Amino acid sequence: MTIDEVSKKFNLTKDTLRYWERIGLLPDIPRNDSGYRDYDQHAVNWVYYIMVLRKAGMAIESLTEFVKLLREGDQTADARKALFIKQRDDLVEQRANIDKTIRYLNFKIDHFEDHMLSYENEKLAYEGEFDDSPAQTTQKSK
Amino acid sequence: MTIDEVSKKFNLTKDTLRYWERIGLLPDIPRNDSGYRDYDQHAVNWVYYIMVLRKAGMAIESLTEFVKLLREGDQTADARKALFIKQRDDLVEQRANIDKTIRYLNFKIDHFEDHMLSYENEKLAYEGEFDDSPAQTTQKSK
DNA sequence: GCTTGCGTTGGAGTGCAGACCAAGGTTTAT
DNA sequence: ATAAACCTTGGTCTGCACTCCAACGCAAGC
Repeated sequence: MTIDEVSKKFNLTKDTLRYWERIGLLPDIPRNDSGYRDYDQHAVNWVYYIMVLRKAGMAIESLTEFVKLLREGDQTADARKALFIKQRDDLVEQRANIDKTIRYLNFKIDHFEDHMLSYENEKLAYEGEFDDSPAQTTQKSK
Repeated sequence: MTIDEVSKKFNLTKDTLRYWERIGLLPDIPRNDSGYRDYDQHAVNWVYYIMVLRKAGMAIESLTEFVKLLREGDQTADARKALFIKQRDDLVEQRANIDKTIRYLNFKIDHFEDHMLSYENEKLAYEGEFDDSPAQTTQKSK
């Protein structure tokens, strides 16, 4: 497939495809006699694969790391699997954060009238619910 | 509280706090006689609030919009509530995407050996599972 | 009262993730 | 065989979200 076909298939710009390839997010794409990119099935799958993971918020860094390992061959299989597991775990954590925020927003939507009156509720509404709740620093009175 | 205290409390840089204020992510922070920022409870809650929503992936645009509406007063209450609802719905959608990716990663982790052998499985593993699956474009054979 | 270390603003710089452009080669259609 | 529509690379530009100065004011400790 040409770059144009791939870009249309996945609704990505050609620039994005070239960019991804340049920074190592994709393996080297095969070229035809004129030096034009000619995506084979392997390459097309990679594009889709990257697209999905990017869309799910996976860090580009992890993806390049993964592609790098893949290039290094079979002996990196364990490292790659570990990377997947880490990514999965990260996403699970991310989902938990989103869950908390959804609950918080639901609370605010339900109590919208109250909310208008007291900002102090902001914090109370999710304190103890959100992982990154600010450390209870010794709080100078002034 | 001083900017330093707030930045330590929330683990944000002072620059970030000033930046957020500058672009309208935070309401105007009260100043003391020397022009120093002196965060009151209201302001501190806002910082926390923005921090949480940002961390949950909420678009900055929506947050500035919200602060803008809040400045305009009580008559914008409906618009603000609508914004919350939209944000909640966005997050629900985002969570669904993450769920799909988690399932996909779990599949890949479970079938890691297979995966090493056939890239074609990439696509099969989640086609029909991911919303943005590529349109089945009429695919020129070459 | 002077140094040290805070704070202020305005402006410039950084890194990411592309988007855009120019100069040139290739393919297709007439 | 010439135009139109592709492709290539290399480079520059943009917008976001900070991040880091520079130049100055204020405040606390000695």
